[in-house]
Amino acid sequence: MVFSTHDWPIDSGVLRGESSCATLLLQDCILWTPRMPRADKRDDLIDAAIRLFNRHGYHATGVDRLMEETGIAKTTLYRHFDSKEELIVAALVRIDEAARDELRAFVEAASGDPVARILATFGQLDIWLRDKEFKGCPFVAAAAEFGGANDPVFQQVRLHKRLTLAYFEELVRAARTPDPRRVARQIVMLHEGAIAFAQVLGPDGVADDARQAAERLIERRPAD
Amino acid sequence: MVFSTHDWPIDSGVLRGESSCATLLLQDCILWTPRMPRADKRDDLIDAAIRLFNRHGYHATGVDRLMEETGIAKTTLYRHFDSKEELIVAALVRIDEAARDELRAFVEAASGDPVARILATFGQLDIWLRDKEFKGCPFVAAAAEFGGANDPVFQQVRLHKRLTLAYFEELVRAARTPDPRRVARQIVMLHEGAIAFAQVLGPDGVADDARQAAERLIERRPAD
DNA sequence: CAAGAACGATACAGATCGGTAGCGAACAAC
DNA sequence: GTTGTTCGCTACCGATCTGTATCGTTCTTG
Repeated sequence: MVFSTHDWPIDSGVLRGESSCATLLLQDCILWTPRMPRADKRDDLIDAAIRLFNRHGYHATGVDRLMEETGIAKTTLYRHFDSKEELIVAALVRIDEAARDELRAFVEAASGDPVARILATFGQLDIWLRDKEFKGCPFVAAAAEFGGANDPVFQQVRLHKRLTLAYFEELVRAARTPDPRRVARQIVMLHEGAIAFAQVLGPDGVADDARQAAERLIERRPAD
Repeated sequence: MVFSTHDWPIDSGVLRGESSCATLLLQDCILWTPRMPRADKRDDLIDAAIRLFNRHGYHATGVDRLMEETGIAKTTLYRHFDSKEELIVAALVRIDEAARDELRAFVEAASGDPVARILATFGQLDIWLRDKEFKGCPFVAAAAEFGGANDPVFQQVRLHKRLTLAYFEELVRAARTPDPRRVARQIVMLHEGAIAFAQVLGPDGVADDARQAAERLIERRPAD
């Protein structure tokens, strides 16, 4: 390890197939200076790792494939990361931050109505599910490929899910819904379920169905 | 390939950590006859494959690990299956049949009330989520590790999800719920979401929350 | 300009990957 | 009992895996 953690810029849209800001800057600057500062290498590696891991899985993606994709030497990779596992964790950290930032941005852009803010999350979900690079939840895939509860990869997955769940609980509490913890868990389940569903059967109507289901869970019933 | 497909006995409980009938018979008969008929070898291979693929993932499980686990020689494996991919597909086929049979059995055992039959599926889900060998949906994991829509593994995954969805739609139609196709999709999403949720955050209360959410989706509203 | 860090290229290590060849032993069916 | 098949065992193939060693070059910084 060379750099302290969390010194890279947060990049939204990583989950979708967009090239990151760092990559775009690289494209502009490559004529200005043939050698770029060190942080960009690490950024490029993580970006390519996210793309390839998402496309082919974690074990199926060898470091050699990463070299071909980025043009970065293998020695450089292992100067930034002690192991492939560390790169995987770094990729998950970036995806976590990007996904939660984007979710937050989508919610903030929605109307002030707390219920509408919750339902807006399914709008972001719909965009993601329809992305051509979408291939299921990278965290669920990582949890499936990596084992025990002590595994660093699995711990990062759990952290992401806990943070996401906490955010949804915050949204549900703002809507003054009864039993907010349970409803938040149910809405997260709808998100996860929609992701798995779309991964196998395609994205059409999936986010809409999930949103309508969430609407039913939030709405007040006369019995209450 | 030596045997025609679908000539092995359907084994319920494969998703849970139970040893299969074939394995138990082997334990008893090994003193009676040192050489067992051929179908058992294939059964044992598929059973061990299901166990190991579920535990460590598909790419991470090498055929050598399968040999250690079963004591079967590698040549025997490749006499039954042309490739590892074919073994993976065979494993998915068996899981599919076992899971859908078990689901059906759970529903039949429930009361005749169509709504209660739907909610009974979450009882089976709860048992599975609490199993010590539970590690997420093997089909979602396979879809994540194997790529394109033309991949045989992915096609088997899609077939399973389609059949499962069709069965749920059948259950929902029996309940005379409005918009049965959508409700069936939503209930399947709740199942998938509960699986992913429990995979990362643990099984406690997950199936209950999902069932309660399904209840809300099924119940008639005064507005309708 | 000089010192030090980062990088690329190559080559390699040791292990494991999926898959095959050849052989003898143990079974099944006739 | 003979014939044909299935099995286990061993050894092997070429490819790929993660990770390292070495060295010359290039950028950055002072």
